[in-house]
Amino acid sequence: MPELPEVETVANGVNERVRGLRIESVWLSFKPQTFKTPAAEMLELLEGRRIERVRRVGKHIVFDLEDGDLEDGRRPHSEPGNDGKLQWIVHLGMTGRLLVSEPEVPVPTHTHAVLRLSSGRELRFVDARRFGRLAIHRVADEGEGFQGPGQEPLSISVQDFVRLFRGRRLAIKLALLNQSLLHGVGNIYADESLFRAEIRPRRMAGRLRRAELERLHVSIQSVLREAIALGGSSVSDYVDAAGVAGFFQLEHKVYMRTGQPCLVCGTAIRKVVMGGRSTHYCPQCQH
DNA sequence: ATACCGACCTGTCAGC
DNA sequence: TGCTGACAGGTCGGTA
Repeated sequence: MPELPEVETVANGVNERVRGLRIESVWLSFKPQTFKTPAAEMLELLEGRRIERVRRVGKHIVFDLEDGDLEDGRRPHSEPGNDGKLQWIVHLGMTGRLLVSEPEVPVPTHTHAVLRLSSGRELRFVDARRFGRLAIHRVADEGEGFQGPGQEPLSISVQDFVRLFRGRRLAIKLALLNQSLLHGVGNIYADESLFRAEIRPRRMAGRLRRAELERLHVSIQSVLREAIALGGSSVSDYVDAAGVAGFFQLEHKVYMRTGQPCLVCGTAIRKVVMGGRSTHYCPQCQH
């Protein structure tokens, strides 16, 4: 499902609804693949913590956690050797959702985590295909916390962006999907950015001219910012923390428009497969 | 370093 | 109506 704009929308929505709340109790599905940190350990570490805030890093949602106070003022997790700061890391995979719901709302099928919060509401992680992942990240002393694998597309400078692709002997489309270079761009926004920058997806990353990379840098940032402003793209089932769909799919110029006329020149949009992913482009506008 | 493939999963939709 | 196959926003690991 989700790329940077969708993850950002979810993270912001969840943050507004859960920031400052205490995690009173936790239920987990114990499906092993979902839990990068073993579920029993995660359960133990989450219960009683307070959620300081929720934000996006790449395609990951990061919950900064604090020790939660018990009624008698003791701190349940401050035993020796267990006092580092923790983060709860959520990756939505293809179909993952984070929903903040009233407890009366029936729990959807494929729910893998339920956090009962001090507001009385529940934070639910629902993921039909189970490509999503949950983990606890322990913040090293004086560390910055979870950083993600690559650089942030919204804040990377042109110089760093250009440097990222220097000497890379792979197609620019595949380079954009490589999360250890830039993190957050997925299949939709790779195609849409390349269209805006008028670059063919098969062009070799290391052979792009500086002017082309500069166009791509601008295109990626503008596409992502516009998509965030519209709440992301809802192609089939993506929804935000309140269960509301996004609208950026209405702005797609090439993604899922195979055979339809290019909105700039009228040429039929072409679809090819690259790295096992559908890739859409205009053979006239993109060079 | 890169390319390509299958694997991991369920749901949906087109075609027969 | 029901079955089959293709495909879907993502990543990982193996083998060239």
